[in-house]
Amino acid sequence: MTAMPNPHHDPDLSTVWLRAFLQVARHGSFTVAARTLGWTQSAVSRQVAALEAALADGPLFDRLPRGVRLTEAGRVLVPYAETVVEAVHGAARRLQEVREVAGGRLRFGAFATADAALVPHALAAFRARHPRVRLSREEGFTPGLLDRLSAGHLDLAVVSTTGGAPLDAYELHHLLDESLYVAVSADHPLAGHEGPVRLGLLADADWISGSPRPEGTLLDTALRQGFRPRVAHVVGEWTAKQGYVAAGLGVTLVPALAAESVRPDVALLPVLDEGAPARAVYAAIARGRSPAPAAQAFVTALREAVTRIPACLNGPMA
Amino acid sequence: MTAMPNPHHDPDLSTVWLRAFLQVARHGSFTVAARTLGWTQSAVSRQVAALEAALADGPLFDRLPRGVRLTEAGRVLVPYAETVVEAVHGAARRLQEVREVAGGRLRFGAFATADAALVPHALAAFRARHPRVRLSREEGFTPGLLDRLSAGHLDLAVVSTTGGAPLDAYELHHLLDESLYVAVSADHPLAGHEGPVRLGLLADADWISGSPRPEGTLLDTALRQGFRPRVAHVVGEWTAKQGYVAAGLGVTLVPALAAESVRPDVALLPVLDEGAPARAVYAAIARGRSPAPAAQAFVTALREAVTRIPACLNGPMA
DNA sequence: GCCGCGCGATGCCACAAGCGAATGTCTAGC
DNA sequence: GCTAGACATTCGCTTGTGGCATCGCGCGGC
Repeated sequence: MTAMPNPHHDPDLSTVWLRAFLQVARHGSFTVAARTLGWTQSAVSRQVAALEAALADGPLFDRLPRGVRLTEAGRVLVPYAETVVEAVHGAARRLQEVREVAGGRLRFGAFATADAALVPHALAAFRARHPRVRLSREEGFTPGLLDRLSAGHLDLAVVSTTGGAPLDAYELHHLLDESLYVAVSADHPLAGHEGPVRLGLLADADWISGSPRPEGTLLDTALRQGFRPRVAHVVGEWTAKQGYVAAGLGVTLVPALAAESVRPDVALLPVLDEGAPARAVYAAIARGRSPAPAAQAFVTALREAVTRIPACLNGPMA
Repeated sequence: MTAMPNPHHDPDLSTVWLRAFLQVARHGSFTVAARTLGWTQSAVSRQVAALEAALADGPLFDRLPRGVRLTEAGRVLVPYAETVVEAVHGAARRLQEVREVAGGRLRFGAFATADAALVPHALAAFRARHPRVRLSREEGFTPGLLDRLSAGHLDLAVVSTTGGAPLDAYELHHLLDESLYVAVSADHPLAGHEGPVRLGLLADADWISGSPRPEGTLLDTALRQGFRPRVAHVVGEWTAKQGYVAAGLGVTLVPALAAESVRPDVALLPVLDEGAPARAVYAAIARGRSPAPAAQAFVTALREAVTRIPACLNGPMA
């Protein structure tokens, strides 16, 4: 058994060598190849020599008096070299596309009421601007969305401060501060009320909420205004909630983003915010992780969408 | 219009960078990847950094507290990097095969009588020994074969000295010196002659030849022996020639390589060679051109085949 | 038949890239 | 707060790489 000269390790070589090799193969001349590549003839000579030493262990060209011609080994190598050069070129092109948001993918999530008005506008603008980005969408509540963001299953999430989850682990882009409305049935005593109402006026009302406890929901606002609302009905779905309100079974809070889609037999009264605005809406990106370029573009689209939605406070908060 | 940072030139990069990148992507760790590659961690760090600078213009990995994770750009790059690495590996393997005559191709040609006995033996041995070489065969006359050799359409040709073509432009491997027979009909007066005959005895016979003029054919021998044979019939095909001879229409010269396949009603008389042997048979390879490795192996097979053919002079000529 | 010309190889030099080893920085976990 | 793990960075040195000039070698013109 003789010692193997090339112990099954892939040789390492520069793509420059392969490009030089292909040009020489095409033109049949080191000198011409050098001109097309913008190098000197000696450089090409050495590059081919390097390739012959590293990969072929023998000549790839026959050096003839006028120019060169491929050997058998060279002829075998050509398609492989082309594969490599084309793969590198293709990779560069695809990465360029990703940088220019003309490719790649964006996985984002949003909470339900953001999906009602904000996300569709942003989505339409984004698709128009970056048609080649593959989009995938999820719906969920803020805590769950943030978890999926941390786990790397999402690139971006539209979340709100409601829920009190710690947001400092994320890169937040403030979108808007959402004002609140209180929804009452059209024949409720306050239905014709002019101007913002204090929630305290409804301290004795029956409340309809998505959760039996007000903490961590929109009803946090009521707690901050000094009373503990009595939750008479637990209803999750917004359409169902409207039904309860219209039937006079109680009142409920409506975020501004959902205000556009209210049925006519329900009246919306703006809530007087005495402290901080009810809740802020953010686009969140996992901090420290380099953002998908499409995520930055999507934040821009969300920002623009905000300006097209009435009934929102575009807060000055940083 | 901003200046383009990457003006459509393919970046040049080392395959080492891509291998490092793939190992890091697989293991999610620079350190582990470095161990599997047999380098230090700093080397891998810089290789990935080089790739990021050359190709991606941005990070390919998110550097997390524990290990790393692919970015969007990195995820896009993986299949391209795999393509490149596999192409390089495949090229190395195929070139190795060519070196070991376990692949590639061999295009050879031979003159017709060599195809009768010599080539089939060599071919069988070669195929058994190098089954993965793709073979292509041509038949022709020596001058035509040499032309195709020069033009690069053949890798090897089995040729003879007959025809007087200049052979010094080729790398010649002497195979054998062929003795000649004269074929006469079984009832010819010389049919029972003992020992070699002088061609002069047949100076007045009708000759059968492949060409109306004796120059450049086997009948050159007659010219050297001092008479000009009268060509009565021009017959190219060897089987047809035998028919003419058997019918008593004339005599003809038979090279030793064709002696085995003579019909019983034709008698073969060895020709007394007074000068140089009748003709030499060579394996010819274009000089200066690096031979297909398979060509060298085929020469060996031809040499071995010679030893299995009787009725030939294995000449001592260099 | 001699000389010039074209083409590839090579020696030389300067410069940049890449390596290993050691050190720095950041984070998680105890 | 301290340690351990993981990646980045720095330093000195080696190696590789390109440009320039030159050499060797066929071929073709005169």
